[in-house]
Amino acid sequence: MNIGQAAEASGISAKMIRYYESIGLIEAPLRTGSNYRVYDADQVHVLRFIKRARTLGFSVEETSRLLALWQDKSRASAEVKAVATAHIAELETKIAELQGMVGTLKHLAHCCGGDNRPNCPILDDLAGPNSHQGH
Amino acid sequence: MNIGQAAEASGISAKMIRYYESIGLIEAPLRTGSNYRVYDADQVHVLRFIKRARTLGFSVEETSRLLALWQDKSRASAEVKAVATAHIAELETKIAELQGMVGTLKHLAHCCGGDNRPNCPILDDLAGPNSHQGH
DNA sequence: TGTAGGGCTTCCCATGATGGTAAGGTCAAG
DNA sequence: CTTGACCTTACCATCATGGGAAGCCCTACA
Repeated sequence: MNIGQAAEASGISAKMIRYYESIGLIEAPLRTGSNYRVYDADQVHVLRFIKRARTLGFSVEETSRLLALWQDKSRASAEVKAVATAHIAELETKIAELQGMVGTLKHLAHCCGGDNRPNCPILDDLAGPNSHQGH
Repeated sequence: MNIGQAAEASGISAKMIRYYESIGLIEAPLRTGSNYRVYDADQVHVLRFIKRARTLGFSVEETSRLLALWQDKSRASAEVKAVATAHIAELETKIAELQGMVGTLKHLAHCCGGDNRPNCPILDDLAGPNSHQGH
């Protein structure tokens, strides 16, 4: 299996597969005589694991930890759960931030006429309390 | 006002103020004889506008558009509202993505014993349907 | 047998927004 | 006149990804 086929099978671009190899996330595969990377089913399986972890928002660093736990048959599931739980907390923090932004913006947009007149509460908010000038 | 004081007053680091200048988001301020940047109240006002926009999640690009609208006294509020509305949509898309991740992860974490045993539904999910090996 | 195309290789550059650091000039207070 | 805090530029790093160039390789087809 060439890198293109491994990319196809895993959903990770060839570019990123090479990158993951370069940073040590995955092991370097064997090469053909003409220096082409060759992947087998196990390696593609690892790639799909990575793809799934990335899709769930784990960073490459976190993915690396999960991969190590996956490959360590004697891990405690508590370790995995700890990584996942920490990640959930990060995501929820991020969501709360974004929701705060949306809340404010919706309020401002609601107050904005959205017509041909220049008067705009959105800009007034951005300009802050000393909203006297526009340069 | 030196850059440090402008940074203090605006909440934007001196580093970022120089960066914003380099990319043309803000105009280059006057310099003292010894080449120090000098800011006046108007320029700090612009910086605070930028800070607020960034805090609400607008990209520098979007902020630039908002800034131009702010400084164009004859803009139509509809234009501003359009930028804001588009941004709200982006944020909501992002939130939905993250919530999808959280939903999946919470389910998996719930199913995971989190004990000393190796059996772990989280890893099973990441490994996908062909979850036969761990290398 | 030659060639055209597509795939592979490496290497470098870019993104977006920010932080860090180093080497050097400047200013104010003591 | 020195010390320390500030300023200047220039470069590098982040994180994960894409783009492109230059050159090699393989296959299919005429």
